[in-house]
Amino acid sequence: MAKYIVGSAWPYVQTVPHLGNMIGSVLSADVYARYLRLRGHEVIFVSGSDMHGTPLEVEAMKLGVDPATYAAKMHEIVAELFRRWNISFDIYTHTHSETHIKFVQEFFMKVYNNGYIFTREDEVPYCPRDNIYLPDRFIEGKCPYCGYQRARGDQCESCGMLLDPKQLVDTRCAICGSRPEWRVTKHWYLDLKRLEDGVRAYVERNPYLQPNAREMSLAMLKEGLKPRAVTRDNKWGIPAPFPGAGGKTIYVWFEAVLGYISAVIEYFKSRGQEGWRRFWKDPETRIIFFVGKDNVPFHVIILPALLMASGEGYTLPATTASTEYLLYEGDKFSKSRRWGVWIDEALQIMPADYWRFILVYIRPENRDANFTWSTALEIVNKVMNDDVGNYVNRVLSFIKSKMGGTVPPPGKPSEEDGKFINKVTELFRKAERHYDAIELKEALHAVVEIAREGNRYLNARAPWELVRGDREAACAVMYNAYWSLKMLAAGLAPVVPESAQRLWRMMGGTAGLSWEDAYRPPEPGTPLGEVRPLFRKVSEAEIRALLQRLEELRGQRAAKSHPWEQVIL
RNA sequence: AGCGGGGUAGGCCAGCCUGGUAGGCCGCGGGGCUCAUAACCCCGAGGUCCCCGGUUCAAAUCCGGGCCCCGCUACCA
Repeated sequence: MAKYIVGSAWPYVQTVPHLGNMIGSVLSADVYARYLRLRGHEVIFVSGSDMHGTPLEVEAMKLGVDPATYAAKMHEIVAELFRRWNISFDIYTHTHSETHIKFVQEFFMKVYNNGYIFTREDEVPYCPRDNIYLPDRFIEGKCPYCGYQRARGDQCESCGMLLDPKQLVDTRCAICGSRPEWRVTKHWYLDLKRLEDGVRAYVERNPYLQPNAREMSLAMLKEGLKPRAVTRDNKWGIPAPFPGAGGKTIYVWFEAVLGYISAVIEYFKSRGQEGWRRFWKDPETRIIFFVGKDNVPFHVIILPALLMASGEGYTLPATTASTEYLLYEGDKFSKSRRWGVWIDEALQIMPADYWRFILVYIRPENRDANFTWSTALEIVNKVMNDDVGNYVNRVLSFIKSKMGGTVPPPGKPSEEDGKFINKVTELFRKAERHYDAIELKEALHAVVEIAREGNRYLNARAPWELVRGDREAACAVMYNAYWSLKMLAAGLAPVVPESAQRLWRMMGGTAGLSWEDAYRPPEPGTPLGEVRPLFRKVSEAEIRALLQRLEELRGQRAAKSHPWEQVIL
């Protein structure tokens, strides 16, 4: 048994997350956390809403509401949606919590006192009408390369060139369109250069980092780490604690990642102890983050750098499990183009377990994956329902109707029966290896193979014939088949927790399901529970109707002025 | 531009690290079974493994070059 901190990237709650956000961080982390608990490890699974920063501030300003109100409302909604998706957070907090703010300020003072912070003056665009400093994305103008009129300060969407906002011609504030002025402002920088050796050693010596995270990070290290501004001139954020930094806030990225620590502290507050040290200060603790590939630098470079700079002896993260992107019908998810499905809408269409199964089944582990309705239906109907659900039903209803509804004795197993158990055990072990390696998609595929193997086994052994002549042989087959369901239930539990629990009850399981127990032979005589189909099919016509209703709901919600009223609960 | 990932049957994907008769699922054609949710199982058709060159007895796999797709590039969070 080991100690784990599982963290999923903190969702920015300006909007509700979409399916791609879900599989990239929160859902993947949940599956892994559930797996670890099933194995009997001590796990704290943490995340929270990322609340600060200019985009949210601007959005709130447009609506004429206080950013704190906006963020708090969205936080509640997102937290509720995660509950409905059965995300098993031990704590889901947010970055505007007292604990977090205090922790971040103290943390940065340590970094400051250790000499890793220096100041520099920058010239940045400022909109006098909105009374706000403009991040690169919030300044528009003519692209100096292609002449595109609506190029943004970070990149021209037309020609793809990366830009510095100073290069733009005829600049405008993206919020109100007025002309920004350039103001000189002082900022506090993290001296990443001085932390580079430590970070490089961390990345190079880390055996657990996944290839895409490692490559991206090494590429950055090769170029050399550049100092990064820790402060911003935003109003909506955590006040920078540095001497003379009145009016400045900490850049969201530098504080949100510290949430992994502050959330654990907060978790232990209600448990009345300094227990958080047992996790964050113990080098044996395995700390694992789940992020989309865009998030790699902050978790693999910045956070470890900050932890080192603090000099507080925090345990460095074991690995960051990053995914590629999920596309929706071949294109990137886009809120503005209404392209995709958001996690509130999804639950109007299918139960959480169905979505969880689909998303893990296509999890973008090696390359971008594509969500399409036709594959989604195929996975639900052919894989989850026919292969898995129907296999379960074949076994359990046979035992119900032909064997008195209790787990039969092992009978007299033939060579073929022994081979079957070896085969499914091997598949279960394969699933275990993949779960251990955080290859969740591969793990689920191996679990599905157990059901496929079971279906082949039943067809080959035909217990419905054996039961008429050789009852002992029939018992052996069904005993083995039942055993395979134990592995199936355990293997499925991290992905479809509700369904696995239901399966376990149908099997007559009383004590909690555990991973190790699946390797052990079943107890003959165990009475089955009530047997009902585990899953059901979803027809194309049904989906079409649901999508149409969703369109109507979207239309109604779009008329509402506040984003939290647009969420479909 | 730099960096990363990818290009394998009509569709989706595994195999590539550790060369050796090209695999799985869906779809299609045929058959079987009746325990099961019109489910399940078997057989079959279908491939220039992106292109060119090299190494090798042997290349989807290793090396070099090229083409195409996707993503990232640190002020989007």
